[in-house]
This record gives sequence, structure tokens and C-alpha cells, in this order.
Amino acid sequence: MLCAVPRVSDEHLAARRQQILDAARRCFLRNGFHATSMQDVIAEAGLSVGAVYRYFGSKQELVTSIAESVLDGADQLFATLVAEEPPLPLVEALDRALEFAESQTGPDGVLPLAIQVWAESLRDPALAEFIGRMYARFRSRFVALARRAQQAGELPADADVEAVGAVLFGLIPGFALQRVLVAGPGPKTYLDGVRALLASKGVGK
Amino acid sequence: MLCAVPRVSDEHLAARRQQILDAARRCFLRNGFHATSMQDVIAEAGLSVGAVYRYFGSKQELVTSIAESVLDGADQLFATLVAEEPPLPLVEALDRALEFAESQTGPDGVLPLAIQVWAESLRDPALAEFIGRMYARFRSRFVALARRAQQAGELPADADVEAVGAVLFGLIPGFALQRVLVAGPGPKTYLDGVRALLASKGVGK
DNA sequence: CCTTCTAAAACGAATGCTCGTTCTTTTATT
DNA sequence: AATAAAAGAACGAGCATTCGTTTTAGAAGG
Repeated sequence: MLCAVPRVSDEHLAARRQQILDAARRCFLRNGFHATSMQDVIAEAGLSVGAVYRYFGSKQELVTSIAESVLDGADQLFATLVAEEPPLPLVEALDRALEFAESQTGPDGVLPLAIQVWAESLRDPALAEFIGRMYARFRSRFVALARRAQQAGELPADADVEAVGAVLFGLIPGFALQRVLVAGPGPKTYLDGVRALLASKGVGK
Repeated sequence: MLCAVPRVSDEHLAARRQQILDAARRCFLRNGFHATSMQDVIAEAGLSVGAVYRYFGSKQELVTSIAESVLDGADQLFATLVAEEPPLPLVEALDRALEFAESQTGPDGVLPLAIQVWAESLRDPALAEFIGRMYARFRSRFVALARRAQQAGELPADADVEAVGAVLFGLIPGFALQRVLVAGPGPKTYLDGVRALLASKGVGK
């Protein structure tokens, strides 16, 4: 009863897990969550049914893991935007965020996955809860950005930074969606649009 | 061999078609395109398999029809925004568009369907083409809005109205997504954010 | 107005697949 | 030798769709 533990290295386990996730991501990008069968993922990973089910108990678990990695990736970038010292001017921060979004457009960026995750969250309460928390965090980052811009005098002293943060954040999916669905204007043009609005004369009403 | 045409009235045919579409919409809202089976739609419509397949040749056709009705609905509102005389100030137009989006949030609005349509278009080239055309039209409406605002002196004379239109349009899905996924700020708050940005002092760089 | 007749409309059992998952067997590691 | 890891055959459920049959609306003929 002493030993004889045939476990494989933890690195190997982690690598296998990642191998499956990578395969799943490719499949999901190619065909969407629902039109991708477990067999597809399994074949793409070059493994067997049993091997994959050792690492992920269900297809849903695979979807959730992919969703998490997608959102984590975005959060990482947004976090650096706010942490920047000295504080980035709004336009500068937006520029960086838009360029990031742009880099994730196209068939091997993360954006098509994000769109699928949105759709999926409408039916999966657990995923919806996770996404809600994550996007609330995104927004709070942009709120922080707005607050610092206000302190720098870039925004009126009485501006509602929560509202401004929401709008700033909203600009990103607004841009990304157009880029993916309509092949809309590039990030530079979009930013010009924002600049023109910032330069507008006051406000009706 | 002279006739004997037992066809039913055209109104009846149209009503049946609509009956099926309504059922499908309810099912799709409840469970999403992919988790909804044809049996679900058929049962919801209170019809038989054969009856439904007489009106829609496939499930995909059903999805496409729903997508079309969703986009047509939005286009109708955007069209009226631009046609308004005298031209609406930007903030006013945005207010109306945001209120519309708000009204379509929630489980029987059209927005959850729109999100699913986005995801679906990533896999269905025909749907993607249709959506692309439709969203390009949406954007052109906002461009027209921007142009009229420019003529009214609300925007700088050298502003790129195409870019501004894209941004204005982008604000809508940006708002809607937050509203659906994060239960973000309401339309009034969001609009306050836009106003604060419009009131900001010039632009860095 | 009523009957007859016919093709459209509706029906629903049947079909053939593919799906996600389970479970027993084989292989590899210590 | 003992056990973790990987393999893959097998399974039942549920899917979209087809198709042969039944019902029904309404024109035609009286």
C-alpha cells in the first residue's frame, strides 16, 4: 500500500486542459457553441471521448471556461488603462481600448466568442450572473477613468462619473459590433467621431 | 376540368403564418434559437408538424423571418428620428432612441432576440449579409442625423459626419447591452453621461 | 340553397441521424 | 503491482424533416 502513484505531472494535466480549451475555442469560433458537437472538439483536440470528459464534465462546462477566459482577457487590458500613471486623457484611453477591440475583431479574435457568450447568457443563469459581475467590473473601471478625467478638469465638476463611465464603456461594444457585423469604420475614424462630439457646442435643452 | 379551387383566404394564410412566427418568437425568447426544437414551436403554435412545414420550409427559415421582423422594427423607429422636422437636436434624438432601446429590454422586448441574431449571423453568411445591409442602413440614418446637426451648428463644420454617425449609432447597442447583461444605468442616466461628455472641455492632442 | 367534388391545408406517425454522456476496457506510469 | 489516465464502443434521447393520409373549405352544378 506504499505508493505506486502513477499520476502524471501537474504541468501535463494543465497542458492537456489547455489543449482541450484551445481546440474548443477553434471549434466554437468556426461553428458557434451549439453547432459544435463534443465529437468536433474531441477530434480537434486529437483526444478521445474519455480523455476530454476527464477534464470537463460537460459541454456547458467547456463553454463556461471559454467565456471566462474571454472576459478575463478583456479585463486585463481595461485594468491597465485605469492604472496608467499619469492618468490617461479620455481620448487616449478610448484610443487604446478601441485598438484592443479592433485587434480582437476577425475570425480568430475573441469578439465573435464574446457575442456568442452574450447570447448564451440569456439562457444560462449561472453564466449570466458571471457576465453581469464581470461587465459591472468593466464599467467600474471606466467610471474610475472618468473620475480621474474629472479631477484633471477634463470633465465638468458636476458631471455624473457613473453615467460617463457607462457611456465610455458602451462605446467599446458599440464600436466592436459595427466592426464585426457591418465592417464599419476603423478605430481611428470612430475616435474622430468621438472627438467631434466632444468638440460640439454645449447641449440642447 | 374547370377549377374547383378550395383555397383559403389570403388573410387566413397570413394569419397562420403570423401565428407560427409569434409562437416561434416566444419560444426563441424563452430558450434561444438552438435550444428550441421545432416541436416546441409547433406545440406553442397549437398546430401540427405538417402545418408548420407548409409555411416555413426549415427551422433556419423561421429564424431568418424572426430576424427580419426584429430589424425592420428598429429601422422603423430610426427612420422617424431622422425624418423629424425640424431636425432633432442630437441629445433629443438620442433620448428617443435610448427610450426605444429601453422599451425593448426585458424578456418580451426584441433585444434578447437581436443578440441571438448577432450570434447566429456569425455562422450563417446569408443572415450576415442581411444584417450587414440593415445595420449599414441604421448607421446611415445616424449619419444623416449628424449631418443635420452639423448644418444646425451643433457640430463643428469640419466634423466627419460619417464618423459621428457611427458613434451615435454605436451608443445604442452600447447602452442596450449593458442594460440587458448588467442591468446598467437607465436611459436617462446614460443620456446624462453623453451630455457630460458633450460639455467636456475640448480634446487632448 | 344544397349537394358534390377536388385540391389545398392540416395532420401525425415514421425515419434516420446525431447528440451528449456513460462505462467498461486498455495503456502508461511509478 | 497498483492505480491514474486515456481510449472508444455503446446507449438512449431527441432532433429536423419527410411523406402518406385525413380533413376541410369553397367552387360547380343542380
